[in-house]
Amino acid sequence: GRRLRLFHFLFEMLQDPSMAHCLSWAPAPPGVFSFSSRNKDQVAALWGQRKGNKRPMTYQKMSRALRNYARSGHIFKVKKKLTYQFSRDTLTSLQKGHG
DNA sequence: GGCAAAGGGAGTACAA
DNA sequence: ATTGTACTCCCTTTGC
Repeated sequence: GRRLRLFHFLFEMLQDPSMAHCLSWAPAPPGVFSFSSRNKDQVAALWGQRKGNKRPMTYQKMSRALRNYARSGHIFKVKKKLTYQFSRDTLTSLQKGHG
């Protein structure tokens, strides 16, 4: 069975226009996205629900996982507040997986 | 000084 | 049952 990964879930949310109040792509460069300061916990809560967690997920806990992605090379933090960037390879493979 | 955001060590859940 | 991965939890530090 294939397990859902956080970076995949975030990519899904970024493709959904109804989630734009929570997180959205930056105009440029490609792969850069940022969370809304007001609604960042909403996307985190959805992530926790999707995983079937018993306790609610928060942005604080979710962002720890995002920091781990710097080690694996999936996503990097950028200097801007609440802003991250998918690596080029990760972005490419995510775009393949979703038509 | 106070809050939101970022950083990181240690523990947990799950699948192989 | 063991083990490695991918988070999850909570405390500390930073920056505005």
